[in-house]
Amino acid sequence: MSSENITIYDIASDAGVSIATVSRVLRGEANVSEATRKKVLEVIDRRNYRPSSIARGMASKTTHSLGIVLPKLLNPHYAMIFTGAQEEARKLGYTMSLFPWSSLDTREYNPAAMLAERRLDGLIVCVEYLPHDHDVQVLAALRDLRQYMPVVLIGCVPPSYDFPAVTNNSASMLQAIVRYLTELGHERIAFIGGVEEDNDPLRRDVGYENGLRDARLPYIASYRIYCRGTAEDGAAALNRMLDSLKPEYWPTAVIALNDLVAMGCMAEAGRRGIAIPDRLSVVGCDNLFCAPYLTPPLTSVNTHQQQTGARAVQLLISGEDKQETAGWDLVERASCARVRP
Amino acid sequence: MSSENITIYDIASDAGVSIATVSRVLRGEANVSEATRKKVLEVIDRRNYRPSSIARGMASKTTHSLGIVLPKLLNPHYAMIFTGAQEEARKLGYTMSLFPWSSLDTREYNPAAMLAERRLDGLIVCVEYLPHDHDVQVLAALRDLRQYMPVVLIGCVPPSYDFPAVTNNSASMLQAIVRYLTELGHERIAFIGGVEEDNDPLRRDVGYENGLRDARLPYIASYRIYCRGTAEDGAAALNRMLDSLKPEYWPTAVIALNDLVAMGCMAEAGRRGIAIPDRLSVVGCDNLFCAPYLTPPLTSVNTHQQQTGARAVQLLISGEDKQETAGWDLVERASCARVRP
DNA sequence: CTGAAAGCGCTTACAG
DNA sequence: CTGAAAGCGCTTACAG
Repeated sequence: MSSENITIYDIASDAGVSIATVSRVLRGEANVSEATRKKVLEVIDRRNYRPSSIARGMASKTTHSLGIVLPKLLNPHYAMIFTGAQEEARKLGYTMSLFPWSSLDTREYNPAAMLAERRLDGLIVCVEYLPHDHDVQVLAALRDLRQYMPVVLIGCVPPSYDFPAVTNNSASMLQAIVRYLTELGHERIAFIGGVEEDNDPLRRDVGYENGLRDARLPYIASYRIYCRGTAEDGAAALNRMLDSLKPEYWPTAVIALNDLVAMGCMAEAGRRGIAIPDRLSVVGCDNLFCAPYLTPPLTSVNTHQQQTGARAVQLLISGEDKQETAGWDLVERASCARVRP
Repeated sequence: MSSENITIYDIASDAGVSIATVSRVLRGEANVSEATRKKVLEVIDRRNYRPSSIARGMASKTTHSLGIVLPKLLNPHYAMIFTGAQEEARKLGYTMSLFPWSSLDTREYNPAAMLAERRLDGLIVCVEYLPHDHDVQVLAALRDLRQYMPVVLIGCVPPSYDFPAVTNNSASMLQAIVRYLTELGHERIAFIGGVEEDNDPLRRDVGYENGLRDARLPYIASYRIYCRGTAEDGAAALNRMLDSLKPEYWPTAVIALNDLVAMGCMAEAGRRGIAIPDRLSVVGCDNLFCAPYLTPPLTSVNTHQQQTGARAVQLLISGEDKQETAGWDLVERASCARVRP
């Protein structure tokens, strides 16, 4: 389609001025006479001219475009983060491009290179907990990237990462969820999902254990199942747990890594005829759009994803080098009930 | 963070060659002696050099980056399209950036400009049906964009749009859904969601009406409610419809614009104590990840979003100027049943 | 196989 | 208020 692209030279010659002058009106500078500004704008409009942002980037060394790398967009959780970031970016005059996490996956060839080559004005990276060996490689990739553009992190960011960040305090969240359940009388509380992580004080397992300790409940390893964050994995995990235990030891409540895992657990409970919440309470995390539409509606944690994304953009633009903690709140619905005597 | 950026000149002087030679090894050209190639690569590696894609774009007039504009990412339907497009793009060596639909919304100031300025190698635009007046403005924006880069369309593309496209044949889809329901004995079939569109032969309403005609059923205007594509809107629409009708005229089946609307309808039915599927069959569209986890699991149409996204990328890259139709298939679950006598 | 030079389309001091 | 000129960091003929 694109015929010969028209350039600032075309506009300048048509308007009978220099390209410097065209550039000035393009950038809305004040020191241009009203008459020439008008003439230039008229030519721009007539020829439907759009300055090339890439030439602009070349000359001014700034592109007004940010990037965000997200693990997987198919979980709406990440779509919410993206939306929040993107809207804030637009407000500040930037565009936001999305890159898949695999861009950072150092198990592939030279992964961060593509990102580094793009000379973005800044990059947000949403990190999840990773197995430790992989983790160190990702950290290396992040440091590499940082030579080329400011980077701010989002999500489960270990304190050992010296990056500005908006981090989840997953520990306090889990601890609060356990408290919520123990106040409903639950004593056998399972926790499903996630990876077996290293020694981060903010990670979920710490909160889970603290919550149990607060209520003077034993930590029962059989109630802690690690799995990936999909519904299928959640269902399989609960299935495994229940199969491995005599029914009188079955948990009366399960905390799921996220709403997808919670959905899987609910489905598995349904298959087994275990009524929710009568015989099993379930709490999810992320408060996905579908949580209110499940049966029963799912109690979940709103992790303020859009706000988190927006805040990360602000840190990126302002250049503040600080780590903030994202807020969250428990959204009570019908999937949890007082434990039956 | 970014200190002085290192350039091709640094590498050239370090390696004792010209920048042309560095450029050659960078682009993997064959005509470089093994010795100099090795030396250059060694310097590149040591200095951790990454060529600027924007300088590259400037010089070569190609950026290897594509864009896609999507109405709203919060509906996972669009996340699936994006994922399909993005993965295909990566396979072909391109990156894919996401832009919000509002970039094209001509009710805002000079909307497509930002897109045009980016000189992408190509753009995919996912269009939905729009009220007619707005529609003509979008078409104008698309034509404008096309001066700057190839554009392919996805979604509900009216044939009057002379763009390469992967379009939904929504008419045949709706017609098939109506047939499916009439074969289950349904005669009072409602259709909820969407906008009152103009005269596109592929639009859903045409299929709905054809389906009714095939079964020699009357078109009952009270069964056709227009609304936006959210769960809330779906619930409100069904609520309005039922309120407006004596119960003996209530539909026995409802076709929803998409799964979100279907979820809203299911929730509204639940509030009214209308059992699904015993007293109301529901079919959705898009086959979202949560469809199998609703109660009952929702019958929906798989619209092959990832494939559609991937195919659009192929059309973009190959430059083929053709309109293709996206495939789809009905995924039967438990939300539809034979009508009760 | 290698290098010197022009050029991509802008912005940005610097003069005037 | 306006213009001439250099420069951003690459690629691409063109010579050799």
